[in-house]
Amino acid sequence: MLGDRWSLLIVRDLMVRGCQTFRDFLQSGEGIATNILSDRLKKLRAAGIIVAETGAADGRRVIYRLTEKGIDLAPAMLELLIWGARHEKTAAPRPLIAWIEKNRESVIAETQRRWRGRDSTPLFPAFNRTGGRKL
Amino acid sequence: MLGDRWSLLIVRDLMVRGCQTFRDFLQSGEGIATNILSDRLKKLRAAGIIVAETGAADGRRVIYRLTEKGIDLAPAMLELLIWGARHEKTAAPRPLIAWIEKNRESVIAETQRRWRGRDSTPLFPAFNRTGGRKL
DNA sequence: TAATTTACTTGCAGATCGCAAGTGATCCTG
DNA sequence: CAGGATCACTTGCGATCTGCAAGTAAATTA
Repeated sequence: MLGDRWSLLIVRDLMVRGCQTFRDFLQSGEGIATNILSDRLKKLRAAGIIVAETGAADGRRVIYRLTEKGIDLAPAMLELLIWGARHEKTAAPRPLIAWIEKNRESVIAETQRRWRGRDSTPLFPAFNRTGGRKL
Repeated sequence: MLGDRWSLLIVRDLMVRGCQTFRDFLQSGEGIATNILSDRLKKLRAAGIIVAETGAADGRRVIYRLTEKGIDLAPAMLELLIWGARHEKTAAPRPLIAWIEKNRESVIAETQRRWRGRDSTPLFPAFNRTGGRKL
């Protein structure tokens, strides 16, 4: 299930980017197609990694959220993020990455705290090359 | 590059299963096709994650090995392994997983030590559902 | 009530996947 | 030394997936 680029990005964006809705993912700057996004969200739900809730304020909106199983991916996602920052071209600020490397457990704990508190404030800013520019 | 199921499996098998050759991967029990394996090995080389050396004892054989960049994936791979053992059906023995969870840093250090020493002894046995049965 | 927004679905061309058969280089055996 | 076996692939092709662009239905907004 996770050996799929788009699924990984969706989980990451839910976890650290503050994405919650279909539109949030579309506008994350990664260029995912609507049919693929829809398909992956469906599969991640079926795999029990995310849940979908209809927005209370707006019946059109679906709010996606990681499950317990999904948030358990935090350590792996963090390590992949660190690896990516070290080895791939990325806009991630060096001091931020250095800090994360030194404070792995704190970052994981904070990720889990925000998840439990339904706090969708991004843990990190969008720092992929195209991210954040289209807002 | 790693948002690809087969690439992840190749890196994992190099890292912890003692796989080194094309045939090792084919017989790992995952069912990868020869054209896909060839393609992924090529891409992982191009990405600088693995290197290929012609076998000294046998000119036909190619020995694959993780690079520095590749072995840096150990923490992420370990976390994914732990997550998979917790959340997916797996033949991994529970006590082994519990031990790994308690000794993450030791396991990572041992993985890196074996890599540096070109020691391809598997860190873990093949415990996916079909693994190890075809040998 | 019409326009807009949200989350999708659809059709289709191009790309990828995986099966089975095949190739060339190298090694082994009689 | 020739034939058979092994190793790492390549090829052709049908099936499946991807991504583009246009479209749909439900809900909201002006």
